[in-house]
Amino acid sequence: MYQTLLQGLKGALAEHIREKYGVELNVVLERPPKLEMGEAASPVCFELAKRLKRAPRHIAQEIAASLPRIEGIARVEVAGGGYLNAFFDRAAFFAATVAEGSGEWPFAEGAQGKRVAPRQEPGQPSGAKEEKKEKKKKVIVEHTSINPNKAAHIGHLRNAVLGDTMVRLLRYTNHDVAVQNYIDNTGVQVADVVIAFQQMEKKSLAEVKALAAQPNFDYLCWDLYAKATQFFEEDKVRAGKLRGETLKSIEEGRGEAAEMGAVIADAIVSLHLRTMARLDIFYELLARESEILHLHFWDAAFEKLKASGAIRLEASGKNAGCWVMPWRKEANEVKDVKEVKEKSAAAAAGEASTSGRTEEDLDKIIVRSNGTVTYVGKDIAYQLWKFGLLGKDFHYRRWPNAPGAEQLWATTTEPNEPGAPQFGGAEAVYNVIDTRQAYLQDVVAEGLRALGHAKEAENSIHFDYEIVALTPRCAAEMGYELSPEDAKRPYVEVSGRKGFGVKADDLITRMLKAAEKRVRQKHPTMAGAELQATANALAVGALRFFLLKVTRNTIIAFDFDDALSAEGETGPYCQYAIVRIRGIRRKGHDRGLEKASSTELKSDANLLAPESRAAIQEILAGAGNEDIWDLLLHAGSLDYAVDAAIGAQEPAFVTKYAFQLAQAFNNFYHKHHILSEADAQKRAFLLGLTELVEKQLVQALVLLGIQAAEKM
RNA sequence: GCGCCCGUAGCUCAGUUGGAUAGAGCGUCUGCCUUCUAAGCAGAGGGUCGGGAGUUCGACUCUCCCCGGGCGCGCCA
Repeated sequence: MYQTLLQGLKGALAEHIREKYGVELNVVLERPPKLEMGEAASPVCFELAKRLKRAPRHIAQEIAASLPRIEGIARVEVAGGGYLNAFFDRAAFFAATVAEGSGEWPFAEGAQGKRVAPRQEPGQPSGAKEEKKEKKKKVIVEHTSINPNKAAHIGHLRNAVLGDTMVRLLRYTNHDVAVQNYIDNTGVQVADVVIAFQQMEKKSLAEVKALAAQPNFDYLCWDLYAKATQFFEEDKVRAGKLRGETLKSIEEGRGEAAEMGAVIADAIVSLHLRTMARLDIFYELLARESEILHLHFWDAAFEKLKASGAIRLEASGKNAGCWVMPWRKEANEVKDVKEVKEKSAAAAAGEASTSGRTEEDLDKIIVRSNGTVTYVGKDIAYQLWKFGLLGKDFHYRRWPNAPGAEQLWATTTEPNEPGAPQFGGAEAVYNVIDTRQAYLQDVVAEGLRALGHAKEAENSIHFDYEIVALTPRCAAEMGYELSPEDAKRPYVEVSGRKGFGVKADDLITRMLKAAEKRVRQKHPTMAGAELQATANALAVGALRFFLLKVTRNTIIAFDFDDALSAEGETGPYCQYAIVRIRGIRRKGHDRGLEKASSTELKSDANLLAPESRAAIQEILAGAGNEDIWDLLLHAGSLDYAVDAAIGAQEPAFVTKYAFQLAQAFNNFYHKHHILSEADAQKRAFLLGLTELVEKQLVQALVLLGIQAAEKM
């Protein structure tokens, strides 16, 4: 509701200024530092003062006096040197937030039931009422995309949790989202494990099949892959030869190496799915590289790239025989190219420029001189498919035994299975990939642009994030030996190759145990399914919140103590506020107090009736009740937090919101005893407010993929 | 060498397009459980926002320079 009011205020101010002064400007709004300064403020008069060459305060006074009434805003005052401070109609804010989504503005004067800017559909799990909405924007979110040759580690969890949360946010804001998980089942990483089984472990295909059926196969491969890395470093020539042969077999899908690779990749993918399901993360499509190869996606893309002149065959120079894409991204990059050209010219003229890169270095090789395509080339083909621009499609089959209620599909070269949905053809694509791949993602977008797909290049969103590393203390705790240099650094990067890192399942299990222990202590009688469900909600809540509360470009230096914490700015803190609310509801219900369930609140004529307005207003404006209004204001600001999160592509804004709402509630909880409130009307209102807080906080947590608990 | 990111309280981090007195959590210290669950609340202490110049009515935020740290730049993926 807060966002709705801001938009109304912003529009009204802009229009008023245009009419009164003939000035068109962007009205900036901010949250005042203190509640007594109102709920929204604008420094727009400072900007206006510059244009009109008049004192900002005088302009502010003029505007405050002449501004027409704005829906939901009680008054606008002048403050400081020329701020315009808006004060909300508090009772109306309560009613409007409760009624949010219905499109009705309660208490509207003059215009009965006038529609306010309707909020998008609340995030119902199944499309409850979608017919009245405008067409949803179709987007693809690709996340997780772990190489299927070892167990998932904590860095993969950050990827999946970020991606999954973005999916939830996009669905909540009326997007048609397809979640895809890219499986590089024919790459060197799988090949390496195949080689390790064959050469180092001397395992037959049948033996590997047996191992792959075991539940700890991903852990086994984790260790094996680390050993393989060492094995390859011992003899680079041997490594190159083995890799070449094995990779060729796997890519062509022929021979025992190919079959073993498929067994390994499929088994590991299933284990990854199981791991992610523990955190309520699911997918709709597994897009596999084997199909990109066998359905000749690259060939189609290659033809387009050649035909459009986006890539060219180099006849001479260091890239002779390669197809390269010239690097010429947008105007702001041209400067760099120019600089490089100048340097290049200087070098040619014999001037001292020993290490300057030449123009040639900016070109990106797409096809090697031996005719094989690079990773980026395949990625361009895949990205074209995502936008429906390739002119080819995968075939689809059901993925067997996938966790979760929804059907999971995988690509195949076989004919479509009946019931296969349409994938691809999105308007926007989010690729959740860590920030180290920024350059390659730029090349992919540049490829689309070079093909004349400027809009799709623009809508190719590299949803980047910083890595998860381990603190040296954590590394030591896990028994890893660090070099003296590493031990001094603030963090050490995890590495699947080296087998260095915290495995996802280990971490989840450890958090589950910690949560269970805590719940047992507080509720000795709780057992069975209830205990498991509670511990699970708390563990997942702690972990997801931990990974989401920092902004994307912050490196997480992982430490068990931080992750396991359940105090302060954590998931369990937010969950605890809900538990308290539910405790009040239960007890209130037992005592037969009115409005003790959220289902009653919404349809309750009492609190939302016009005759309740004065009483509610009195409570919200009453001396000593600032914290009540503060709580309500927070409760009504979910839309604002979500819009900011979507706009900045920053899920951390939602964790911040959830924490602040929980904090406002805890503050309120200690000052106001609800069930013993003597004034029946006030008690009813406080109960109503509490239920509203619960609804908003639960919704915020749903967006974060965190479940609320009944007790903890 | 070129490019990108980071530097805010003892520690870990917020600070949305430039806006009012720079915030939170953890840790430290002091209080608060016979009243809706103390995984909580209240209070105290803690800052040259890496340094310097500039733009602006106004800079943690924008520009330039410098210092310190990380990452990327391959006919690997």
